Amino acid sequence: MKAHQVTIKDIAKILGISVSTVSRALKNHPDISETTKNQVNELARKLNYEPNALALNLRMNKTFTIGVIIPEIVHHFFSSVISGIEDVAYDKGYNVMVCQSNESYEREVINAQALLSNRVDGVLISVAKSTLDFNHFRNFINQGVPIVFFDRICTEILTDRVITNDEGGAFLATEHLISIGCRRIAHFSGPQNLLIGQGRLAGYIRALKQYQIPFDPNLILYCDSREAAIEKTTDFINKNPDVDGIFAVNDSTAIAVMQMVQKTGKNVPKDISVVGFGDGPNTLIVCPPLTTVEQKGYEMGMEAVKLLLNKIENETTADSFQTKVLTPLLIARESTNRLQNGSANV
Amino acid sequence: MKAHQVTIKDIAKILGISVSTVSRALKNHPDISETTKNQVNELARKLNYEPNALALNLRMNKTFTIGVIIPEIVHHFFSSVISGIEDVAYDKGYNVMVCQSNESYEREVINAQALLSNRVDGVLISVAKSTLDFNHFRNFINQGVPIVFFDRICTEILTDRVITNDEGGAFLATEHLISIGCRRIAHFSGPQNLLIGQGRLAGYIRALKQYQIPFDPNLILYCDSREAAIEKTTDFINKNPDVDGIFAVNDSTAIAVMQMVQKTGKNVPKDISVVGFGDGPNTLIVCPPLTTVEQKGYEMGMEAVKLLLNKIENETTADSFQTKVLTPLLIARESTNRLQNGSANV
DNA sequence: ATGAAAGCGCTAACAG
DNA sequence: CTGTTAGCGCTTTCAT
Repeated sequence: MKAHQVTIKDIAKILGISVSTVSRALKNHPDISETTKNQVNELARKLNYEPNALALNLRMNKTFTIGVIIPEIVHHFFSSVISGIEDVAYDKGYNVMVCQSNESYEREVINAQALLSNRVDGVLISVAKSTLDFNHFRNFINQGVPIVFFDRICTEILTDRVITNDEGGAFLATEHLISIGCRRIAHFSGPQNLLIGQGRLAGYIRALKQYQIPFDPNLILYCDSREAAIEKTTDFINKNPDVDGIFAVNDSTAIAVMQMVQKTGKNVPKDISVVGFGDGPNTLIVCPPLTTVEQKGYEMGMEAVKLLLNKIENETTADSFQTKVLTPLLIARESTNRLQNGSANV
Repeated sequence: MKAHQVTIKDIAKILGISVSTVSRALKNHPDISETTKNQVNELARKLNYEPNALALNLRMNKTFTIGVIIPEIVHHFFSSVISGIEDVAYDKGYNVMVCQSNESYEREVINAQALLSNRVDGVLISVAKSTLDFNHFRNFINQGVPIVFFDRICTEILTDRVITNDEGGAFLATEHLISIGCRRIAHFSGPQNLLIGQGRLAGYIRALKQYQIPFDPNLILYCDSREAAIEKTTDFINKNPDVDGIFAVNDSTAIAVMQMVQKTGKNVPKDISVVGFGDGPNTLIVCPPLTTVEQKGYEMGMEAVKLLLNKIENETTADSFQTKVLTPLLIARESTNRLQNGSANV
C-alpha cells in the first residue's frame, strides 16, 4: 500500500544525470553547477522528495535521534523535562524518542534494547523505582552510546548527571518550618533506595540538627503518593497529635496531607504547617496555596540534553564526566503562613 | 568514538559460516540445523549482538515506529494520550516518536517532515491552534503513510479520527447548571477555529434552547487559559452581576474563574456555580472540588493508535475511514452543589 | 542445510 | 563539474 517514495535515483533518471550529482546538488556541494543545482532542487520539490533518513543513518552510522527513558509521562515534572529536552534537541537538529518504563524494571530493559537497536546517538535516563540492576544501561556505554542520568540517577555507572540538590532543598523546607515556629516536624518520605528519597530525608535531618530540634524517628513516615497520604495521614496525626509541621517528599503527597489534616478539623497553617517539594501547578490551586521547593523540570531537561549533545559531538570530552546540580529555591506560600490570615494567592 | 557494533557479518566470520545462515539462524528459520542455530544464538548473546534496526527498516521499508504530533506534552490530557498510545504501541512491537508543535504551525510542518524522513509507519496528530493550512498532513497521505487525527482533528482530510463528543459534553455541563437552578449562564469559550471550541459552544447553546433559557451573546467570552481567566473574570463578573453559572471550555480556565470569583467575595457554588471540561487531577484538589466533564485521554490514545495500527497492518481497510466518538460523562462535585454545605470531597 | 549475490537509498572516495 | 563504484547491515531469492 505504501506509495513509492521518491528517491535520488528517480530524480537522477528523469534528469539524465547520476545519483551522486543529485546527492551533491541536494547538499549544495560547491562542485556542482548552479544550473544543475537548480534543476535538481526544483524537481525534488515538485516530486515532494523527502530524503530517506534510514539510508542516511545507516550510511553515516548516526541517527540524529536521542532516546529518553522516563518512569512516567503523565507527571508534571517529567513532562516538563521532556519538553526541555525536545526544545533543545529540536534546535540542534535532533529527534527525540521517548520511552516510558512505567516504573517497571522489565520494561526499562526492553526500552533500552529498542533504543540500542535503533542506534540512537545518546540516551537520557531517569531510573524506574523498581530498578536494582543496571546492566541494561551499561550496554549503552559498551556500545559507545553516551548516556546522561537525570533526577533519578544511577551512581554505579560513571556518566554525566543532572540532579536537583535534594538535600539542600529539603534543608530549606525544614528550616522554613522551624523558622515559623514548628518544633514537632514530621517527614513524609520517599523510598530510600532512591537517592531522592535519601537526600530529602538527609536534608530534613540536617536542619533539625542544626537548629537543635530533637530528632524523633517516629515522625518519619514512608508516604510518597496521594493515595498513600489519604490512607495514612489521619492515623498518623491521631497518633502524633503534637505534630505542628509536615515536610512531604513531593507536592501531591503534601497536598493530600493538607486535605486530610483539614478533614480532622485542624487548620493549615495555624495548627499544622505543610511544605511540599516540586512546585507543580497544583501548588497554586490548592487551598491554601502550598509552600514548596521549586524543582525546575524544564531546565533539568535542557541541561541534560546539553550535556549529552556535548558528549555526542565532542570526542574530546569522552572521559570527563560532570554532575550538574540544580539548586532549588523555597517558594513560601500560605500553607506555612502563620502571621496573616492567609488571603488566597492566585 | 562509537564502538564497533557487532553485526551478523562478525558472527558469520567467527563461526566460519555465511551471513545468510546467521540471519536465518537468528530468525529461527526452519531450514537451519539446530546445531548451527545454537552456535549462532549463543555467540550473539555473548557478543551482545543487537540487530541494526536501521538496516532492517531500510531493507523492509518498514520501521515499526509511529509518529505523534501533539501541541504540548506538559498538559495532563495530552500526556495521558501519549501514555495510552505508548502502552498499546509497545504491546504491538512499535516504537513511538513524539513531537511537540508547541501550538506553532511552522514547527508542526517541520515535525511532519522529520517523521516523513524517518519513514514512520503511521502518524497520530492533534492539530496546533495556529494551524490553518493542512498540506503538510496531506503529504503523509500522498506518501502512503496513514494518519489518524485525535481530539483536535482536521475535517479537510479524510482519515480515521478519534474525538470526544464535545457538543454532548458541553450540553451535559450546561444542562447540569440549569438543573441546579442557574438561569444566567455564561460560557468561557475556546477558539472558534477549533472544532473543540465550536462543539462546546454549540452544546451550551443547545442546552439553553432546550430548556428555554434566553441566549445572550454577551455571556460568551473567549477565554481558554488560566492567564486569560485571571485577566478577564473580575471585569466580566462586575459587568454581568446577575450571572449565576459559568461553563468554561476547560478545567484550568474553570479553576482560575472559580478563584477569581471567590476573590470578588462571591461564593462558589451558592452565588455562582462553575463547571469545567477535562477532569484533570486539579479538579479534586481545588476548593471546592470542580464539577467537570470527563475527557478520557488515555483511552483516546489507545483508540487512536488501534485505528492506526489497523490501517498499517490491514491493507484491506485502506479506503474506509471511521470516526470514533468517545462519550463524556458529567462528574458532579462541590462547585455546583447548592444543596448541602459542601464538605470537601478528597 | 548452506552460500552467493543483489539490493534497500544514500554518501564519499576516486577517477576522469 | 560529473560519473563510477563500493559499502553501511540486513534479508531473500536462487543456486547448490
